[in-house]
Amino acid sequence: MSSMIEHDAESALGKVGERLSLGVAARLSRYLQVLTQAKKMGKETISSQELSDYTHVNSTQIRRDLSGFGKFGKRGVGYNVDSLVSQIRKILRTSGQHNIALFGAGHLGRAIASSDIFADHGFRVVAIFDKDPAKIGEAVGPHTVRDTGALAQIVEEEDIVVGVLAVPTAAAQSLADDLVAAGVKIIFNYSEALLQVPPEVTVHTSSPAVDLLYALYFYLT
Amino acid sequence: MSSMIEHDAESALGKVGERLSLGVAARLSRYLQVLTQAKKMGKETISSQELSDYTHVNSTQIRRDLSGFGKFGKRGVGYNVDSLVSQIRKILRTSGQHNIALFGAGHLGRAIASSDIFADHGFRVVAIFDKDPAKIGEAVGPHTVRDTGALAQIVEEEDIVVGVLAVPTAAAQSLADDLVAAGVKIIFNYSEALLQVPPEVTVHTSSPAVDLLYALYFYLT
DNA sequence: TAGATTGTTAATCGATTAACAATC
DNA sequence: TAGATTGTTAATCGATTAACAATC
Repeated sequence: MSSMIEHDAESALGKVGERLSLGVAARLSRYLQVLTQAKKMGKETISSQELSDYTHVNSTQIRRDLSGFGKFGKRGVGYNVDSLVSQIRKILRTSGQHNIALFGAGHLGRAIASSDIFADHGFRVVAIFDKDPAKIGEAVGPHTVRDTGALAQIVEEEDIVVGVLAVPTAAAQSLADDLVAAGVKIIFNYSEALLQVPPEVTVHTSSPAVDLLYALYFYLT
Repeated sequence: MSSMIEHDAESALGKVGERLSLGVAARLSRYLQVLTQAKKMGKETISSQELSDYTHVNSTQIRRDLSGFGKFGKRGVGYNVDSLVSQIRKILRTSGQHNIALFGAGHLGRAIASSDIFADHGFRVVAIFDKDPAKIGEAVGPHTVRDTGALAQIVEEEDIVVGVLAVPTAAAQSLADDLVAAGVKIIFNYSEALLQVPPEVTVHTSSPAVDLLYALYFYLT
């Protein structure tokens, strides 16, 4: 239990050194997405109510999440979009550039490679791989499709921290194994495969159908 | 407040008629995704621990979620995959077929149209639209790309309940307006646009970058 | 039977919300 | 100043978890 003095010091320092709870980290990431887009649209300030409309997070919850790290808002005005973006990046410690390896040069892989959605948050696709010999050597944007044989070397050279699997379900596990062997700790899985990985590796499986089922439930009831 | 008798009746009936809480509905949807894939892989039973490994939901939480609706498991064995799938579908009331209209015949649209991920959960793409006159009339799988002019009519004829936007950010709001006008109540947004819709319409914005930021935070700390 | 796993309890923890003074 | 919106409190609600008897 914190004494009063420790608690005050904590607030002043913005809880430096403490790990965020799962919920707070997830919500801050979502605020960041909306803020990034609001910035693109030329918005200079945003209120907790506006953030709430776009994220479906209660506005009190948003103010509470933010006020735990400092007084970022201006009463009667709202939050400065630019400065809130950098504050949240600082809190999440994801201000830098992070390199991605993309697997699969089909429709989905090409859609990801050409999207702004990762680039806007500091993620950069630095290599695209495919198994299909016919696709190796092809250009996808600024990249040339490579064979997975070079994976381990490229992970090290390019400091790759995330592997994105945009491949058929049947191919996913074997690539996941390769990524684990190469030392990658975060795997983003767009296939339906249930990937088996060691405990120190995080798999996130994209699930648009799950999100849709969930939305549908509240529509039907 | 429920009396003891009402409470017992509730349990016996599996809380029929009660709306699930947001959290329960979200988790049941995720269990369903894993179960569907487990079924494809020929798995006949699954334990709460295995479900936990794949969904990152605590195994006690899973047993608790399920036992609220009936005794679906067998002690010492686990849950029958097939029967659990149909039980959860019944609870979520999403057993039927649900029709989707897809917007955008680019790489992302084609990836979605050819994916099993929606089909496995009872969602069927029944129409693909694009603005680009060059793409209209082209075949995408079994579909022909159509002009959005016919939208309102097709929504009615085909009983479309979900609109999926796989279009550039700049085109998304205008299509969302068209969908709202046509009476569609669920919009799935793959663009980065912050869509403005009436309160009775649900927008879900896909956010792989948000998920990635979140995963990265726990990797970096 | 022995081992495994469910169903359920009881206790704790964090999320959520309404309300409102502070203040831009 | 008047209106708007933050920062914060206090109270409630639901999620989470460990533990374990029941039982397949």
